Amino acid sequence: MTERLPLYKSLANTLEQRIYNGDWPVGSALPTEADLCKNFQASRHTLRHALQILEANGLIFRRQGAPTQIISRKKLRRFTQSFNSPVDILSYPRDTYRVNLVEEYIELDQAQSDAITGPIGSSWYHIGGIRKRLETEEIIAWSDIYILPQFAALTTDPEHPQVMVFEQIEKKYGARIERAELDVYVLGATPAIAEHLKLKSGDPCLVIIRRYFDDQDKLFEVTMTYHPEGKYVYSMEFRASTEV
Amino acid sequence: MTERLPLYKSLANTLEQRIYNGDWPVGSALPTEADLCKNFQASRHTLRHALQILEANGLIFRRQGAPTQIISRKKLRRFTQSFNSPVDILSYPRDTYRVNLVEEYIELDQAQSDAITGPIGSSWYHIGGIRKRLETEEIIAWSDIYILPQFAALTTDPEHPQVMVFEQIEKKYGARIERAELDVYVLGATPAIAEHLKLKSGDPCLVIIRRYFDDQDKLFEVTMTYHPEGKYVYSMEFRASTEV
DNA sequence: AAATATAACTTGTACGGATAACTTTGATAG
DNA sequence: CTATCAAAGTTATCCGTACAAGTTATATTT
Repeated sequence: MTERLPLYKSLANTLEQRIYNGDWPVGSALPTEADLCKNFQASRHTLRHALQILEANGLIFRRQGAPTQIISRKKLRRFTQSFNSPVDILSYPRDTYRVNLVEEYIELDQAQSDAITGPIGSSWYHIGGIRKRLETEEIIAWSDIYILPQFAALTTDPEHPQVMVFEQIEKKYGARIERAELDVYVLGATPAIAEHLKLKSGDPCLVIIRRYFDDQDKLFEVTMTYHPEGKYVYSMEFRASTEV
Repeated sequence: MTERLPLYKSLANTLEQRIYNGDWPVGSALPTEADLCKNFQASRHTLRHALQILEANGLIFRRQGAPTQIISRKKLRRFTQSFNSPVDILSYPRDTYRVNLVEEYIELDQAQSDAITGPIGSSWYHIGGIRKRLETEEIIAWSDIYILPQFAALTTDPEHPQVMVFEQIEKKYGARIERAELDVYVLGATPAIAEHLKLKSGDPCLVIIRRYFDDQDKLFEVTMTYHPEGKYVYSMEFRASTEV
């Protein structure tokens, strides 16, 4: 019944416990690898395997040449969504498609600036349209897509309406999503949007704003979508990540 | 300019490229570690370090005793939310507190069963109440919390209203969240909820359902919250996870 | 006193070897 | 044919060593 743990795991548990107890307080340095090896009668290799686990759990910070620092007393819990592509997390079901109704260059006004979190007056390319379900042709959302003007050319791509815009940007321009923000709230439909969604002005919509940042932390795409009440459930699943 | 890569990283890149090219098709087995060592003139240790990276990227699956399997041609992108506690991801801002107005044992009816995804007639302990902002006393939500009956005793904890229920369960009963589901949609307020939130019946609310599962994948808590329009924005941030 | 060079120290990379644990295959017995 | 056992093959763990690369403290120079 008592599962025998490999030495490196047992070592990781011991060190984790010692850190939790405060034997080595947060902010201080862990003893050197050589010292730990001597104290725990383990090879440097095994010890480093254990340290690797502590690092993955966010307890320590390691840097070549410098002593290992204690950065947390408690193991962090990491909840992940893992997929082959960010599409599944950050966008729409695959069984939908987009019909573009507006394409234009704009400069942000006050309201757009607030939502996009870009400076007032900055230039963006705006694509507005509706999103339909493939089989039923049911209208499920109005989308406003804002991209940097230099990416505007991608709308000439024949596959454009079937593919997520950020996928096209990743493919054609090499920019990759490093970070994404997601805001969800309820808002009444504007008259223009209400008309496209066949609602009355002011009818409640589920609004989802997605902001995509590249590896320079530069905002390069923002999408706002308006879903009529009852047409859409935004679902996610989180999992506690497994140890290394 | 050309940064010199350590051998294990360079090896990982090479193997990744070979897999992407289809040299070893998905579903087939990678050559043995011994063969790869010979072919790439690397020590077994270095090779395993490279394989570890491929495994973390979701390209291969390794199992003691069995050959390494190719499971994907493309590196998976993993977006994570990392915090010290699941609170920050899965719950409310810290500057709010809960006022319990209803506490009762219930058996699920049809509607509750749909939302909770538990069988009709199963027993749960139900806590209903409102959530207020600390300084302003503003009512920001109505919450229904459903927990397994064996956890009902935790409501006698004096700190109960200030602490998230699943935190109490984790602390007192040792159950840990292994998985969580999140659904977000718009729904009109029921008469009862409308009264508590000082709304008219049918006024739109942002509804957030959270379902918490333990390591046995057993559902042990469900919360449903109703936020009046404009009172609440549900925000998240995702980050592409760093390589091992 | 400040800047620079040196040395000591610490972690990162890489090699080699040995044994254990697990899986798969093939031989054997029923 | 099926079940059991043995052997071969493969990955996992663990040890040891050496050097490289980065950081920090010390000594030296200006």
